[in-house]
Amino acid sequence: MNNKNKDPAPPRSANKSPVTLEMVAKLAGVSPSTVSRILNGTAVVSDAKREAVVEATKTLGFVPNPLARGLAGGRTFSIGVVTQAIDSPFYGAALRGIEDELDPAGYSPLFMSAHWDPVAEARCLEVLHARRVDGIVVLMPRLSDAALQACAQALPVVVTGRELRAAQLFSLNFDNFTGALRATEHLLALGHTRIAFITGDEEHPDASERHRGYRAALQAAGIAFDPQLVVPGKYHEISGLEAVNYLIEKKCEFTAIFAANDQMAAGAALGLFQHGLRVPEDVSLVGFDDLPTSVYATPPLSTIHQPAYELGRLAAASVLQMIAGTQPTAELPSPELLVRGSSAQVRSSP
Amino acid sequence: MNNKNKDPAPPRSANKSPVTLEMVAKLAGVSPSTVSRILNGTAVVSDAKREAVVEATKTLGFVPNPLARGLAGGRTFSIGVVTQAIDSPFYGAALRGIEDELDPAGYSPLFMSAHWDPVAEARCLEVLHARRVDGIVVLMPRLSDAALQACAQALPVVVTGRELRAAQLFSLNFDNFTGALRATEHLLALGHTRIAFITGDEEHPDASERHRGYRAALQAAGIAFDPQLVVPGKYHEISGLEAVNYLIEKKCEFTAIFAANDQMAAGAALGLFQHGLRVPEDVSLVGFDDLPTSVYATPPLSTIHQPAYELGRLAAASVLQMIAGTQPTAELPSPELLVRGSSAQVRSSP
DNA sequence: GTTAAGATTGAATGCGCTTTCAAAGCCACA
DNA sequence: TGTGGCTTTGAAAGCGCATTCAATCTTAAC
Repeated sequence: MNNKNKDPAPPRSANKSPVTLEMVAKLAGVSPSTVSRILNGTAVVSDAKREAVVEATKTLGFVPNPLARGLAGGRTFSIGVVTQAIDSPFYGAALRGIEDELDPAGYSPLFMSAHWDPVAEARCLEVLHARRVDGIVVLMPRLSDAALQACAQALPVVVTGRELRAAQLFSLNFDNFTGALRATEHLLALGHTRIAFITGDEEHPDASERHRGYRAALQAAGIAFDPQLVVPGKYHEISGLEAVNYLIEKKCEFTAIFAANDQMAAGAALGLFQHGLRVPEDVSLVGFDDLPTSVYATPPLSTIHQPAYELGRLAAASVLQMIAGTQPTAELPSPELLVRGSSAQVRSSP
Repeated sequence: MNNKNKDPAPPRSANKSPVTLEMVAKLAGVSPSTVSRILNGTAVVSDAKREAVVEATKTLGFVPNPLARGLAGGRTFSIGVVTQAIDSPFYGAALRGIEDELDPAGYSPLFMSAHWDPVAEARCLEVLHARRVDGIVVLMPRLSDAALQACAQALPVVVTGRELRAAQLFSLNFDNFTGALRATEHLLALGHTRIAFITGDEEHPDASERHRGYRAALQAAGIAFDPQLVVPGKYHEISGLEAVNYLIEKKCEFTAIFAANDQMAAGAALGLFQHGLRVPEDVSLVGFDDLPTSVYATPPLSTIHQPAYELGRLAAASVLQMIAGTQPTAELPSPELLVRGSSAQVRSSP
């Protein structure tokens, strides 16, 4: 027997658990109301009855039916989470953070992907609402502020990547501007003056903030902004690759590239590789996000750390607070530059 | 006004939708039963009433309450999905496949992560069961066959990465053996004879299958198996890095590395890079899985394509079929070798 | 023109739980 | 001993929907 798998739980009555609150009540010799009260801590119950109920619950293996609870009580102990892509490396960490925070509180997340489509996002919100979730977290919404505010009238909502506060609405925003500023400053400090910038999809506010940070750093360093060096991207790897091809085709001179996210930086790295340019010897490369994979790139990517996991935890903690009636106060940590192997002093002689 | 965000849906009564089936019935001048029947297609209804109901539904903006439906009807139109890590690059694609398949069918996935822990996995199953999902998909379970079979007594279950069939149990298994065989054959065909193998966590059946495929290919080529060349790994990037360090430290001679998954291949690539070894000039590298990021590695990683997205779709389609009473027949595509830039002819002179 | 079989429909019941509402039990006070 | 105020508990009324059962209306066959 090489099978190490031991069932952690006893076989149990593999069937459905038709054990109802009522059966527990009968066994314990109390009324259903009392069982419910104990279950929810809604009222004081004498110790004798409480013990009887706890025991009955155990021997019967009673598990309350969430559907019935939701129907009767209005609360479902589930939180709707709208993400843009469940398979995105960036969102993944955030989702895990949400899971980790919700689980010990007895809440379950309900994930839905909106695919950066405002229409799909609105649909997600509707479905979640219909499913009677107790609160909603929207990661980097594409919907208008007004739509989000409207949603927040019905239940507690936490959004990330936007500055937006109201009665039942809380937002968690990362300082993309400063992050991009730091990244660019880093490159400048290494002596680079011809720094190409691959933008994100400028429809996202975070993308334009990063763009702004890039320009602010240049300006502070007294370096004239050259529009030629800014190549539009879409946050996907392919954008980075195409951007490099474009820059080289146009014979733009540059000694460094700052990509608005790590995925495009990866694409850019491949583009440089295909053109025989070495990182960082020929071109320095800096990304943004600090994806889990970036530290294993060759060479490891210098980047701005974005606390995705923390973001998830804080967002989840915040909805929970709002549900409990408290005003959340969470704040995201400041951007942090991680210098790894992809950025180096500019070559003195080209 | 630079704001391109147009709300896709009309403002709606931002509040909860206290519109019930009963209200629709009243407006349409029929009984609640009839509305229900139309909603579920449970019985034939005269066209006149049907139209009246449809219209009433529209004007009222009625959305049936899933909780009530679940309580009364027993079906919740939700599928429990147990994944091992929601932020894993491999599982991500599968989850998206599940989402894409479930959505048009009107079902919602309920994701839960078990973190490769059988105890946690059992808990996930219980929670899902308590939430009255209509079916369950378990991606690469760590639980015993018996536990899974027990679970399948209560509701339809689809598992991946295992060979397991029963009344309400269906399995979808990828041919890891052949995949590993192909990968190794590829390296052999390039003239490599000293091929290191970084294993996955051998507790996973897929890991041992890949190991078996590696050895089978060597044997078929008449190359003696050298245990020195097999380094244990855990499927994480760091394992690949450590494996390379180990091999070099031990002064093992090798001209190629086959890593049991892409994540370890990425780690191995970094290890080689740190030791000044070039891929593929000095060492050829082949992975397994074909993660989305692998094509953007420098150089792009040769690997065995694993159809994670398809896997998700098929798994979801299969539960749906079982729920509908049909026996699923889905099958996964065969392993496919993708030759990219990380593998090349062995150097004639070292 | 009548009756049996079939097609539509509505009333009523219940899914399992929460939550009033009121009854019953308790205390201290006068 | 009696009364008011507070606490513990149970009965009952839903939450919004599916579904069974019986009633009503058609249709077809005699």
